[in-house]
Amino acid sequence: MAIRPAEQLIHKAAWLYYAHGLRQDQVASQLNISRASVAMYLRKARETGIVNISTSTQLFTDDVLARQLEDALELDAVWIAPENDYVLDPSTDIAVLAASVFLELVKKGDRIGVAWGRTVYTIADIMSYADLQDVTVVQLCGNLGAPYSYRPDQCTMEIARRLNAKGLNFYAPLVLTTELLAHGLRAEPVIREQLADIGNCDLALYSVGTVDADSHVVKCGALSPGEMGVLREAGAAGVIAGQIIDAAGKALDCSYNRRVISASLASLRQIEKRLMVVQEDSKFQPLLAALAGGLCTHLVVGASMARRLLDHAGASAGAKKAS
Amino acid sequence: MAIRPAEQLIHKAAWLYYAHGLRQDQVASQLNISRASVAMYLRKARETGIVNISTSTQLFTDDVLARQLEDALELDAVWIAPENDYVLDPSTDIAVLAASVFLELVKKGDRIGVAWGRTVYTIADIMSYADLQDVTVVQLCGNLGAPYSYRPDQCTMEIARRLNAKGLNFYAPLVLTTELLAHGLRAEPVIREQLADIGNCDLALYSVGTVDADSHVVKCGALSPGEMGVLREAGAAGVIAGQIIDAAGKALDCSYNRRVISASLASLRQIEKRLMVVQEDSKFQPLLAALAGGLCTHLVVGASMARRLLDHAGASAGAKKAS
DNA sequence: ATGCCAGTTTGACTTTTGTCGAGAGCCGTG
DNA sequence: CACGGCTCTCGACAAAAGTCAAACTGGCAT
Repeated sequence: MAIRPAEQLIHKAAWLYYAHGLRQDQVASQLNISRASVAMYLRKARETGIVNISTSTQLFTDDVLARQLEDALELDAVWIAPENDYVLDPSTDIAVLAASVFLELVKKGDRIGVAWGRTVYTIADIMSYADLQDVTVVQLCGNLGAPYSYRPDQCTMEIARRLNAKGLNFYAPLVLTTELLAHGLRAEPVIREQLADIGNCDLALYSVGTVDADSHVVKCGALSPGEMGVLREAGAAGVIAGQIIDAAGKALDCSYNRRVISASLASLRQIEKRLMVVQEDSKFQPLLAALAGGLCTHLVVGASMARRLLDHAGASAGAKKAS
Repeated sequence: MAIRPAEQLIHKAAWLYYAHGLRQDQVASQLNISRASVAMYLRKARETGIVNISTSTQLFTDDVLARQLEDALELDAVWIAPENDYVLDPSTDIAVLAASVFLELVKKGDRIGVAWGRTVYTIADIMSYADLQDVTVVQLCGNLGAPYSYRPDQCTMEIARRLNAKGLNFYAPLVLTTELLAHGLRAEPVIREQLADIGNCDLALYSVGTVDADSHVVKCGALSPGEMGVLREAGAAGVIAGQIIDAAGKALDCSYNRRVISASLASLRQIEKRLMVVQEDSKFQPLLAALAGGLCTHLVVGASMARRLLDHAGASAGAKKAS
């Protein structure tokens, strides 16, 4: 009775404390343990998602700016992280908000597609634990061969872990050296099935990448700065789930894209809720491309980015009217 | 700036405290108010459901007894409130558990049918606040003419209030004096539409009533003790949403039932999740009737009731096998 | 204008909670 | 069977959160 505290005790403690509203010392005496232990159990309970503390993100959608953006961009929902108000770490603020929004969007039984990148990993990292049963988290794109800090499989697994969900990884490299090989690999049953199933996801979480020399795909070695330059000349505007898109949000017709193992943009668009999170202001152009491509139905951005988007939408609407 | 603290401030405080994990004094300095105010805001935030603290009820389904009951009674899920373990108020324990289970079953956009009675009202009373948007709570049966402590409309509205949901009341008496009048009233568009829509609910919450002289329906004056006695002779076994059912869980063929304005048992059975909560051990026979009638898919009971149910199920299974 | 009321805010106080290092029981291993 | 290694547990202290009466605010009726 002393050795394995197990979930059982944690559960009971959490129950008495949070549901019945007892104080820790009362819980302790009920369970015949010390109050210190109770405190520890409660922390574990919070960490494992046995108790869920979530704050409504309504505040951020109530924002006038967010409403305007929803209308202007025809999105289902927009959340805007305030920036000047009370200064905290500027970009984690967006990630914290994104994590809350994400948790609010997830339902039991959902299948969730997750891409990769610093943004996604940051979100995973600060996401609070939850106890979603029957949730599956699937990886949207192939892995990186080289060890890199925010690997696709890491993103997927970390989020699955936080949610107490099943993680479904994808054991293929993100990009191959020849189109032929990529084609062959995509035809492999294991891979093909998983790719085919992506359209059945209920929710997708991704960010968008830049096509600069310090882009994510460059830093991780999938493309050299030179190659990226060429692609940029050819019309590359952003990166989604490892694929290069042009300003219209279509997959760029290039060798690189044909060598990538990832969810097709068409299958991404089949996903009902596509949550896009953008932290850096430098991702303005890539974000426009993603929006143009209909790759996003739910958006989390910072206030300054929101204003730029709105200005842009207003300007292009005005231009359209003028012409 | 001093007069209307509004939701805005409460929201921000809750956000900083719960989502960002700041301490109260940090929140206070961020918001330029005193820590005491922050503490107050946070309480309000919890009370209004801006933050949600919920404990997983998994513990209670993991219980071996619960599993056995699920199998024996062919129910989707069973939760059993422990009784001897750590002694608290015995019957509120069941209600607290029921409230948690209920909140766990509700999803956004759901339509919820709520019956009435002491049990239901107790659950409503201790239910923590939540911020479910797009949820509608509908009343399953007519109102009581006489003022009584746990009126159907009270139950409905209180639950709607806690959930921040829309409450849909039912402005008709529970029982009329003549069958003709009841028939006419049921044909009224307002009433008819609401009754017809009950089958579209996603979730129902009710208990079952006894058919004793101190039954709920007797105490509230819908039936006299004498009439109840007659009905009992005629095979009455329990009360569901104001209607008398027999041991097989069918509506008893009697004048009273024909004079009642309430959701038909058939429409109740159309509801996907039918959560039944039983506090008193004396409701054993009525509960059996309700179970026989398929009026319950999710069940919350106390441990002793659970054991009785299991014994009964085992015995009747044995009898069936023997015969 | 004035005084009252309802609601908010605050500082000071008490209670409750989080945390740390030490100790105790259990386990596989040498 | 003695030994670390491991995790769980506890007591005591420090930190944080809850509470209360008093002061303050603006609105409102007199």
